[in-house]
Amino acid sequence: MSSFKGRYSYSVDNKGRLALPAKLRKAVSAGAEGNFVITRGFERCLYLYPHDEWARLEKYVRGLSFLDAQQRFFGRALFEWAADLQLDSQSRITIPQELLKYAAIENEVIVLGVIDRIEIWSPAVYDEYQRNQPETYETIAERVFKPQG
Amino acid sequence: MSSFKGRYSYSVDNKGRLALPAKLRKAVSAGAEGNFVITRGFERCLYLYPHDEWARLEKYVRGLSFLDAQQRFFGRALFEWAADLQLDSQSRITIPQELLKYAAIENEVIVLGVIDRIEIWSPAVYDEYQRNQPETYETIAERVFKPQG
DNA sequence: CCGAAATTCCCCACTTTTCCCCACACTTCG
DNA sequence: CGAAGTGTGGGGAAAAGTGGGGAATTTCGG
Repeated sequence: MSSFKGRYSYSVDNKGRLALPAKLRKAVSAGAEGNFVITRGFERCLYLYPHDEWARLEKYVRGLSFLDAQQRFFGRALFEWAADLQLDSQSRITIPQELLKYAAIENEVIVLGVIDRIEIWSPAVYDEYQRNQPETYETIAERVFKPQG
Repeated sequence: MSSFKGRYSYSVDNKGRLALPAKLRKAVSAGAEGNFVITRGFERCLYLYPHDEWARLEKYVRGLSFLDAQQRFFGRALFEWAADLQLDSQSRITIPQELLKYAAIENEVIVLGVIDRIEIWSPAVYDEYQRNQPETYETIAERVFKPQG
């Protein structure tokens, strides 16, 4: 089971590539190295899941009935934005254009390790999010910045 | 076991041919490469199943109660319009005319990977489908992204 | 039963995108 | 102070996406 923590400022080049922080890379559980799934997250950020963590979601969705209209919509909405990613030889991921656009990411990004996932933010969006949600930020920070949790 | 994800914008040429996105092609499980079944889906889209997933579906439909009206409808819609397809040497499928007509597909299509199947939509139909949904991506994602979801 | 028209299928060609490799500056650590 | 590892950028080969021509097969009228 992977466990991510920390905040990092990184840049995305004009090909949409982002180097994964070394500390996060090393926190990926054995057996899922190099294989990730990226998708839309809440509050206009992106979620990056190591492959084993994503498998948990997929197993759940597979169990849904496709005779139910709402559950069909559910599966489509979830998987429409998901993409498999592998690290290249420089330990980078290439983020799909639609997702960069959704998250309003231009060049600079904030990368957060949040328990079982990695979040990728536009600095401007994250700034605004923090201003509007001070309590939530404190809660998150408490969990993330615990000494060697 | 195949696992499809992602959204792709592709074109159908005037011969009814559609190139299958490479990422979806690679997600087809070993043993079912190149063999598909296409049929009518719900909400005026088309379902494309790799051969192994179709076999699973067929087994599932066999177990359905024929006393239930919705399940009878489902079985008929699925099998009445089903057709075997093979990839040509350029990794394309040729979609039967009556299915193109059913899905109101002209030239451009949206291809969705939804777990065990591939969906093919007219962009206009998919647009309207999304607009008519009461739920948003956020409310849906809330249910699955929770730890131990 | 035969031949012309239409359809299907296979192959080839072009354009664009993706991916892989190399290069280099800066940081960290011994 | 040097070496190994990290963060950033770009160029070129390979693959993916798209379109069209022509041979083989089928269809249908005569």
